[in-house]
Amino acid sequence: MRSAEFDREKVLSGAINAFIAKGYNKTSMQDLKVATGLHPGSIYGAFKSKKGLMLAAIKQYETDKNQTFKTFFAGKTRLTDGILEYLLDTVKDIRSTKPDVQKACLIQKALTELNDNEPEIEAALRQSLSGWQGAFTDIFQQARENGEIDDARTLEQRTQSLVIGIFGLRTYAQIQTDIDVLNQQAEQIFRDVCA
Amino acid sequence: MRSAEFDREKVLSGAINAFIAKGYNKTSMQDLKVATGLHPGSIYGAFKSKKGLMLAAIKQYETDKNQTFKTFFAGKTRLTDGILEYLLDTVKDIRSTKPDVQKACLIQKALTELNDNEPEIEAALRQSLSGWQGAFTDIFQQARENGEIDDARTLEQRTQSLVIGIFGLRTYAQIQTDIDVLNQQAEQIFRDVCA
DNA sequence: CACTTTCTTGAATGTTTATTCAAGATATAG
DNA sequence: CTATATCTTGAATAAACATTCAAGAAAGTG
Repeated sequence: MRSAEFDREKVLSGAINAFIAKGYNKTSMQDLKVATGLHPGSIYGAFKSKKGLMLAAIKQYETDKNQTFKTFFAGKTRLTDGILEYLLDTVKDIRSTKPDVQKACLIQKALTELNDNEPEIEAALRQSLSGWQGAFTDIFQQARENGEIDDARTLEQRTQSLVIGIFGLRTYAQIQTDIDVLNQQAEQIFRDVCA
Repeated sequence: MRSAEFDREKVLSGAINAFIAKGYNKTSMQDLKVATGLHPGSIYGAFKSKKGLMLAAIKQYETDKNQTFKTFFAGKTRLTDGILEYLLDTVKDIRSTKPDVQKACLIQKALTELNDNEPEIEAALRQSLSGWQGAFTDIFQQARENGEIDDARTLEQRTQSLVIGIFGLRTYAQIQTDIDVLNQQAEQIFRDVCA
């Protein structure tokens, strides 16, 4: 018996970056070899296939994002402050330091790219997004209890509006290079969602 | 001398559908042969390359969309009514008759899919979106003159919010199958944009 | 120190890809 | 009707692709 040599987290982190940069279909095994440091045989041994690696990458991405999600709301008296921070951080994430290198969201990118015929990946994305939405709904629930928002719209409606806003913001960022505009629009989404 | 036999509009219409269904990268020449009815040689003769066909498809798509855009606002006394109609029609377009076949927007799909290294396509998408935004700004301008909206936000800000909303709505529709939810959110976007 | 099990390596495999091209077909011009 | 220019056809091509596999390496077990 022998255990794997590679660091699973680092491998998946590399795979995530590759899949985000080129998209699932355009990311070749050659790209993944470079991004993960693993030879084809090892990738197939550990993840079964390219699709298997993608599924593992999605799961890892979900775990990572859930982790950072908590930091935006931990110990906050006003939950809505966390939502604004979350939106502004999304903009910062999209346009991090380097102006030409823009980061996308693995889930959103895969969701837009995927046609049918990839039901397993679609299911993984669905589940990931479902968890994300549930987390937002919990936040809105607490905000409601705090009296930060009213009952004019349901918690689910607010969550949907927020998710739609974030999706739209990320897509819009692909053509809008002015970070001030993006921040302004992030704030507008915040106002609309929490009004 | 001899002129081309094929109907350019029909060929491009088929190409557009193929590119929307599978995305630019995943659409093979085989797919395009079926979708356009043209043999590889003819495609290369007429459009130079797969990329050339994509560029022609984008241009055609832009023209088509500009045409239908006008119909939403032609002869309207309240321009904002047209905006709501436009949003609701977007939802109808996404979830047309067949429940599993969902139509996306060629521009948005390509925009999300493309990495760098396709500057010509990116430029075409930019231009197309720029025209779309300009058209919306013109509508908001008229709506402002009609007193339908106030000066709390600039015309450009409202346009950006609307485009972000539509992008978000289309992305969200990939997981949200409930058309009532989508219509509800479309109306919410309308309220937020025109408030 | 073997023995066995599992991992790693990287070349081999067969498929699919975008693109080219030569041969045949057809429209227009003279 | 002839000539020619251009289009259509579909097989040929070379590159890229995901996947497999046999051989070598190394860890755990007794």
